[in-house]
Amino acid sequence: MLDEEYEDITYFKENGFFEKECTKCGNIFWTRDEKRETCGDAPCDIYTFIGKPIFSKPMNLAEMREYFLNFFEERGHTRIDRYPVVARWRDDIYLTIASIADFQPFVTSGLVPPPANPLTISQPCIRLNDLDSVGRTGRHLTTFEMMAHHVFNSKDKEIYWKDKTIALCDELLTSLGADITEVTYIKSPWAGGGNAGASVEVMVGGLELATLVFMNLKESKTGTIDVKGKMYERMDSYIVDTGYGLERFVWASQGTPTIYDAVFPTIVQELTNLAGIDHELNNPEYAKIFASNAQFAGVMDVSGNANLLELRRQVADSIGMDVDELNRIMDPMEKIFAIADHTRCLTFMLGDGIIPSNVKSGYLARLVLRRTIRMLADLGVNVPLSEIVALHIDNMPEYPEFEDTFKVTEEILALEEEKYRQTIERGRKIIQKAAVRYQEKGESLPLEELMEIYDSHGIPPEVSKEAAKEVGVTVEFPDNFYSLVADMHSEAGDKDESITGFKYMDKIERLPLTKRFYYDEPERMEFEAVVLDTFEDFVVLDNTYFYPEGGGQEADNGMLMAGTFVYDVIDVQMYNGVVIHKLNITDKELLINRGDMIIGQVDKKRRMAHSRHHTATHIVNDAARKVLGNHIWQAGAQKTENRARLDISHYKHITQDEINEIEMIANKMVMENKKVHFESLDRTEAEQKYGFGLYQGGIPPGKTLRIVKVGSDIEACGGTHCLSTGVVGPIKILKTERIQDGVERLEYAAGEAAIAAVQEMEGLLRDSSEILSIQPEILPPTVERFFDEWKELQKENEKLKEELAGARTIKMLQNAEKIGEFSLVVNVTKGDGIDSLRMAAIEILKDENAVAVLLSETDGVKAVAAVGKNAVTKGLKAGDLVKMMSQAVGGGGGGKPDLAMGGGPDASGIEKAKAEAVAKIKETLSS
RNA sequence: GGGCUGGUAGAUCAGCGGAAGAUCGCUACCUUGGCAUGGUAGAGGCCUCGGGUUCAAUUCCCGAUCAGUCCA
Repeated sequence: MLDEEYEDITYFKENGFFEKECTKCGNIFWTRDEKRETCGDAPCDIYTFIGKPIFSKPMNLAEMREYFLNFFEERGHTRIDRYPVVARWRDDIYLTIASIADFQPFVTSGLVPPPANPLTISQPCIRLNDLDSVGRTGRHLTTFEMMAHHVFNSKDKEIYWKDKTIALCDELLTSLGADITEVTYIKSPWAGGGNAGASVEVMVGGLELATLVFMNLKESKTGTIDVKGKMYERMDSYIVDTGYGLERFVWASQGTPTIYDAVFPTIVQELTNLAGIDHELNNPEYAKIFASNAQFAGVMDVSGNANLLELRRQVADSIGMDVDELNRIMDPMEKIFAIADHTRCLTFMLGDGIIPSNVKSGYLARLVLRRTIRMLADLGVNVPLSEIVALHIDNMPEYPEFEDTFKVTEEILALEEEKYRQTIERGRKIIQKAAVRYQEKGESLPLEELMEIYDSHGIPPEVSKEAAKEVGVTVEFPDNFYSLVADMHSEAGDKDESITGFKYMDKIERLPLTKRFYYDEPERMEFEAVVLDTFEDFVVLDNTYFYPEGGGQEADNGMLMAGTFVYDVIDVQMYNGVVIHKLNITDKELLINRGDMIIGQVDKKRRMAHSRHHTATHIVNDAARKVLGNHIWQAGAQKTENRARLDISHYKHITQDEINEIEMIANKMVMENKKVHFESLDRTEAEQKYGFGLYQGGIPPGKTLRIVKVGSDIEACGGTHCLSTGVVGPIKILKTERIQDGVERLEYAAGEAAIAAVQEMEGLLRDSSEILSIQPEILPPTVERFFDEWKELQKENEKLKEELAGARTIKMLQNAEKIGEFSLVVNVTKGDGIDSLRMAAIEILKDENAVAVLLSETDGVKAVAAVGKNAVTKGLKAGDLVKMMSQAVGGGGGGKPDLAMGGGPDASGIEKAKAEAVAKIKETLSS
């Protein structure tokens, strides 16, 4: 256990604390109050600060943030700028969920030095885990700022550790005017993300204001420290990871009934005005409701309707109010609080460049956005989201960057609102149709149907219920609807793919890192090397000029020559810094051995094509940003010999005009023949200098980054490049494609590949116009004319066939054999298709006494039977006739009693078919 | 990255193996002093594309593509 990690904390002993065990939950805590028995956390203690602020001076967000950062600056910490809320430097999380996330994984692992040490920061974070609770509890937020001071200690240098951290916390709280005897520190061992350590929660007045984590353990199979079933060992580096909740500090300083009233009072005010609700916090009776609600909600789980109902009941009891009356007051206010919170969340998300989408972080943005729209609709408030977001931006002048991006934000919000409106409209129709269908069967809309509609069409059950009600169908759904949907998904998919590592991984680990020279001498293609090892058709060399696949760029090909033996290199990969060359072995076995001297030859043409496409990708990215806006972000890229493609985040389709513009700008950059710059920089330094735009192409591992500058595009990139843009040659954008909502793919070719692509397209034009014997320039109008004419002819053809059928029918009816009052038409032709037979049959059917058997020998045999209304009443069925005939020609058929068609491949049976049908007809009709 | 749903007339959709439909919109005419409206007639479909199964595919199967949606 982690208990021993607390033993070296001397601060409590030296400062008159008492170590106690909470009489309610049993947790260990420290306090200066000898008489205290409970730990201070929910549910053991309830809020005492509402109406009675913890701190001496009420502060807003900006004031509190500044106070905190200044406090730690004065105590030797360096203030650093916030990181984006979208964690672009991480590939394991989408959103920044804590201040320490800024420094994971490379700073915390000790690989890369921190931007400053010790440092202080106020990091905006987004957590969507408790979405349901936001607005209800009075304290939950999706977006909050984690104020923090961090220390990165190493075994060589310790700045400070546990005692000083707790002392600073005590000092901060005291300086803000908190009653220090009310503060409790709860022992709360922490583990997460492969690390663990001692941690204390800082509680005042029933509110958790901060958590102080002392991260000094890492997960390890051979570790000896057991934390929650996993084994850990000590790290060389040990880190102070604190988290002070800015919003909670503000709340504690004001003692308002809810955190929302403290954090964004103007937004809440504005929303209540729009909704026509009075939110009169000056009225003590009214304020008491929310205070009581916050207290009860502080000690229970409020997700789900059942829990909410229980909360309402408790609150109503405590203040002596009717539950319905309470609900009437609380429900709209909870929505307003949630809207205020969600729109702030969107302000950060969109302001930091998230594009709403149906995948990844974009989906999270859309989720929040749609929840907000729904709640606004519930309140009957009809204002664009962008107006509320604009209020937040005005309210947070500390974030001027959001004003710069507001135009894009506004457009995105408008598009998303329209999109959701359409989705709901579409969904409502589907619901109503289904509801009516089930109602006709005397059933109610089943749950499965409701779930499917949510899953496939995004219509939440609340909306379904509402829509069904409009057509007079009542729909019920259980409280745990969303978890049922989640269960359905977990049943569906559970296949985890096996990780395909390299087969000889263990052998590679013993080899030295391959010296790679393709950066130092990018133009050299021939080299000598010593073979370090071989496995099957894989060869490892001491050095190489071959580029291994990576960064979306395919591997180099070429040859390895050892004496008189020559092998083609068909693939090159790198594992943990060791480059593996895969050879194409035509003989039985590889005739290269360990220790051999070989000559390597890189396929220059292929390498050049890759380099052109890689540099072109940076150029196109830059051009796209110039044309489409600064929000565009690379979501993936691939470079091959003939093509390259770049996926960029963008909230609407790229138009042809925009493509043309991007293409033009890209080619101008080529023509300017700018030098491509390379720079090797320390990771943190690079991030500080160039921002996270560096990680367009993903997050390369390691301490130092290779920075590639092409024009105004600056990226961390490990690929091979042209040394100047002119070498790239022409860039031709070939097509765009939407691979996901919010992600557009550009496909293009550069250099020789571009010429080839253009020539190929030209060929298509030439070939097409040659077929029509026209000039390519008039291809579009000509094709249009041809298509129109073709449609006309098609129609005319049909009309003529009908007329012909009519004419033939008259003749056939004249020649018909009489069986009583019935006339029997039998006709065998060649070359008539099933359609013309059927048309003739339809004509014949106008005579209610007619019976027809029409056969045609074409592509086998086609047969149609028509039985007039009066003959049908005699029990003659066209379907039966066709079945008989079709069997005779080895096929099948069917249809309705009056008209049926069929056929078969065997033409020799045609006479037999006819005879059988005629016999059957005569038999039936004459009886 | 995975799952689900859908592409049929200008729009919204029905049909789901054997004659391509409805409603709105459009055009013309009739009704009216004019308009709202009502009536009559008509135009408008490579049933998304490419394979397969079948005597026969808008319909079933596979693939592509476009769109929607849920989840990691």
